[in-house]
Amino acid sequence: MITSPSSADLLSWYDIHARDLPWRVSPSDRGLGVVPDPYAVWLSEIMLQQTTVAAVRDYFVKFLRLWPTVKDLATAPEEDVMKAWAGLGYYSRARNLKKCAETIANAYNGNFPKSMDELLKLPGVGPYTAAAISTIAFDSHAAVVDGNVERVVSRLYAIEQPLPDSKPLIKDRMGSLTPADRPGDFAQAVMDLGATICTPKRPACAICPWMEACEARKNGIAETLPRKAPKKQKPTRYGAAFVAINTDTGAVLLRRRPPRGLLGGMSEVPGTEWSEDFELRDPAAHAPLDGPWHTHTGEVRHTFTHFHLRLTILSAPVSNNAQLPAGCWWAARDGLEDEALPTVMRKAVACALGGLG
DNA sequence: GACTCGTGGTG
DNA sequence: TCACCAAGAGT
Repeated sequence: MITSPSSADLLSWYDIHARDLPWRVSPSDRGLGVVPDPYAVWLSEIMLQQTTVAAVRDYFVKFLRLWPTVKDLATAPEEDVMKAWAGLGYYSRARNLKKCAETIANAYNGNFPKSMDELLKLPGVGPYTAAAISTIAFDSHAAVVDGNVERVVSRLYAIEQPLPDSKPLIKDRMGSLTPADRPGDFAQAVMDLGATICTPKRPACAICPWMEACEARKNGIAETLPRKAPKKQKPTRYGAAFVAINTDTGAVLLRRRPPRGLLGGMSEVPGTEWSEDFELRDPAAHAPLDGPWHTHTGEVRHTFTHFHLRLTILSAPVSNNAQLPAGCWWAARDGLEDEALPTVMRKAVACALGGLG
């Protein structure tokens, strides 16, 4: 006797257990005819790319308060968008967000297109996000495949072929599972299931609405799926960062990083290159300007996607009259919160200003 | 396909 | 401490 998974079972579970998220129309409201704002759906989906719900929540609320419509975002200075995005990571998302908003505002008069074809052309919108906007905002029958869906579907059908080779099969299965009625809620239900029940480690199979149908649970291999190729270990890079402190105002010297690449377009304190074989016998010799540079005890450790970083932090009092290196400016101490400083640079500033050596 | 691209939580 | 992972996309 084979029990096949039923979308109705999952939707019944979702009607009770759906997470309360600021960008989501609850299943009960949806049943009353409330329609999602495509702008909010798009904004949330971009923010949620490789980013946890907990990290996104406050940023989403802030963005919607600053720019309530896509046209507001389209006319905002990119600088302001980068500042608001600071700390959320993957900064090319913020640049593409701004570009996409301009496209929607100018070429589409502020209305998001409904076809997958057109959605996929938008900057920052790939296969997942196009399907998510299509099904969540417009309730179309599009199969979303994110990390949650990969895990849930891999287990449901005991797919032992490793990712990413199994992705087409997973997409096909997800498409077959998706009901004609409430496809948007179904997509969100699978993702909620993956986030709260069918978790990567120690899945709560005992309370899963798909317990009876799950092949991996039956075979006792749920926790081992989905299979993935082992990841390469991260190398460690070393460098130094220089926190110049204005003797008259207390301001900190900042500069802009190049527009593309790592932390592209974000602000930083001046520093050396980050290199794997960098040996800082005399880091002060690399300082961007003269000063009584003091090396702080300890170091800033930060991990990026593909390498670890260890930064030696130096600081020095610098006269307001000093000749500044090209592209640098003084950033007021009480305005640092609003600068486009990525987290690693906030750590560097905190190390220098916070004492600790 | 293989890289690049951030950050914070978790076990 | 550390690897893993999270509503992936661009090159």
